[in-house]
Amino acid sequence: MKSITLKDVAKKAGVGVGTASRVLNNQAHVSEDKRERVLEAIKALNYQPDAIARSLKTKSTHNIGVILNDITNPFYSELFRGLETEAKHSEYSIVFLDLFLQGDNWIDPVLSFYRSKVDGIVFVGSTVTEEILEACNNYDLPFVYASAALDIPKNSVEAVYSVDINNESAAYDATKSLLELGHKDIALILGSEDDKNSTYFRKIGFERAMSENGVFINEDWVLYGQFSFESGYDAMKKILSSGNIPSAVFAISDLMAIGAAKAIFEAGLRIPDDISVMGFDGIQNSIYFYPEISTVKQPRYEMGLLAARKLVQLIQGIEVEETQTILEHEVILRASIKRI
Amino acid sequence: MKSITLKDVAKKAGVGVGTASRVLNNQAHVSEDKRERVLEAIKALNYQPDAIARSLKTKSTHNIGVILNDITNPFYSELFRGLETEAKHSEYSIVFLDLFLQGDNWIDPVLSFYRSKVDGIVFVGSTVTEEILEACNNYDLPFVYASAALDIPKNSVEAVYSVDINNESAAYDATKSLLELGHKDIALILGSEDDKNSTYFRKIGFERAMSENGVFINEDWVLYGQFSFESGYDAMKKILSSGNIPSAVFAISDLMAIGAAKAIFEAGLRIPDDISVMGFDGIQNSIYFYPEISTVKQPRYEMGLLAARKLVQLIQGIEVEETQTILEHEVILRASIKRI
DNA sequence: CTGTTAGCGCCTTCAC
DNA sequence: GTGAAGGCGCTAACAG
Repeated sequence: MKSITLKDVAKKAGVGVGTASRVLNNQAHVSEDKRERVLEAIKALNYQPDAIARSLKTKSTHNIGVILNDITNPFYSELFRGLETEAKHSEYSIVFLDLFLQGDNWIDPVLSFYRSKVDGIVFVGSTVTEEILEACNNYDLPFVYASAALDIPKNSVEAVYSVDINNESAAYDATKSLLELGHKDIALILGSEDDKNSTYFRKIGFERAMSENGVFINEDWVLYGQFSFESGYDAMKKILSSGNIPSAVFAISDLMAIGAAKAIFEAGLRIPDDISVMGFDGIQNSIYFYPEISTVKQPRYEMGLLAARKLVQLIQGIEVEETQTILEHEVILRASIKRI
Repeated sequence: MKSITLKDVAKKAGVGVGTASRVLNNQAHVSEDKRERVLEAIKALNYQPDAIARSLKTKSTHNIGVILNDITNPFYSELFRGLETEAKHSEYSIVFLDLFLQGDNWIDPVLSFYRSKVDGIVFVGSTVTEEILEACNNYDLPFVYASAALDIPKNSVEAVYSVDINNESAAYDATKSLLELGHKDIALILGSEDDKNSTYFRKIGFERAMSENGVFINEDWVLYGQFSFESGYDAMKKILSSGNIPSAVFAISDLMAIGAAKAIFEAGLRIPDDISVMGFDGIQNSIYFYPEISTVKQPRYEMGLLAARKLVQLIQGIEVEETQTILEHEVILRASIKRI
């Protein structure tokens, strides 16, 4: 079935392709009657403009690339929804790439996106390195980071567009809530040790809250995980096997908190009677658990939304109000925590 | 920065663009020395072929469209991983569209994909209607269904490529496990009433197992939900408030099973001591819960993988061995179930 | 206002 | 084996 082109439309409407193109793109300088005739022809022929040909000419595909590490992680899938919503709203399609396929290599995807001609990229949850910066600049690809860290020289930082929360103060607030409820023996389960963003800043926030309140940090109770359920479970096991048990655990991801909770139950202890549990992220899973897990909610959806919006603005050359946006977090206390 | 083209490469190598194109596409009829010179030039100039221009000529973008209802649903995100893996393997990019943005309209996306010129579409978890069939044929878009139902005339069915499990026998097996463990008072929480696939067939499987074993089905204990956590919770509440309680609940999604479990706990009952719980899907969440929820595992990853593979074969005109593929399910008994 | 024309970068005959 | 030339469908610049 031969596809119909603008030329066909023009012929049918009895005008030149130029005119047809003009009405198609809603441009001025077309007489009313011709415009109508073209519109009619378009409808009659059920004409669909060829995006490829248009792209070739305009150098823009109206596709944006999104890359993140594991869509299976609820935190990311919920953030992704925000991205989708805004993309759709601005009439961009999303080309999706999951990093779990590349073994944490964030450079190849840039090349891959460049080849498939996306108009820009959103990086979710990675660390911004100079390499990436360079690659994107090289290929002239605008990009935005969401929920990400900056591991680049200070002077380049301000040039990188991003959306995130203030991890330090979020962890500070969560810890403070625990302290205010009378907890002093608090265990901390972190992400991976070389994570320069979440883990690094949340640890600092935790420490600040503790020291400001003159509470001692038991280093045996500070463990590193991988943000995953399993790692939370393992970390908690280790803590419990150490003999003396904390009155509360703060895990910096809900998945780890849930893993920890399971380990607590398996040890025959109760939540929150014996140990209180605090998570981080605010994903749905935290209320799926029984008892519901307390958490620090990140505005994931909004994060995705804003990241996409910024990218679209960058692509379209619209001025972006804010280079780095910090969104509000919220400590949510639920049944998993008791007052001492 | 001006992008470099094949012409530049040809000039640098001292050959015609035709020859350059030939070596680029690994075609024969090029002398060895010229081939090498072109290759050198490509490397020296760091030439990257322009996918758009190529697409315009070849009428193929190497993009495949994937559409599903809610990537936030763990079942789909895990299935999606399989799709990604195979797509990447075959060097296709994934253009992603989430139905929650369109309010369960499965037709617009087809048009949207047609416009953005994908080479084919994978539909995940929907119902195949004649409308969709027609739209895809109209636009000459090959497509494959994963985890989907067929709501079309019997004679068209065999022409639709799909990957799924046998829902009837999966539910039958799950129910039978429950029966074998001595349960007779079994409640059933289904998906939505107009779901022609999972809900319909799993209900039949449940009924067959019950009647084959001469066990009475209490219709007050057969409720419809939406596959979601909340709907499982609500359904269980209703069951519990009816006065007499079942010895087991079978929910046809893990999320509903977890919601039901929560309602059970809130009512002051224990799992599995008072009520046993069986889910369906085999998503990670089922082991995140305490106690771990028994389930019927669907090979989600493989489902995605095979669906993508079939689509690629269709696109490339390779013969597809099987039109409809039925994958194996597996009943997994865990702590949420006790023997009576 | 409007029709014609020249490419966008690539692939593919087509003669040589 | 190889270079030149003609489009793919569209937009934009250029004469009218």
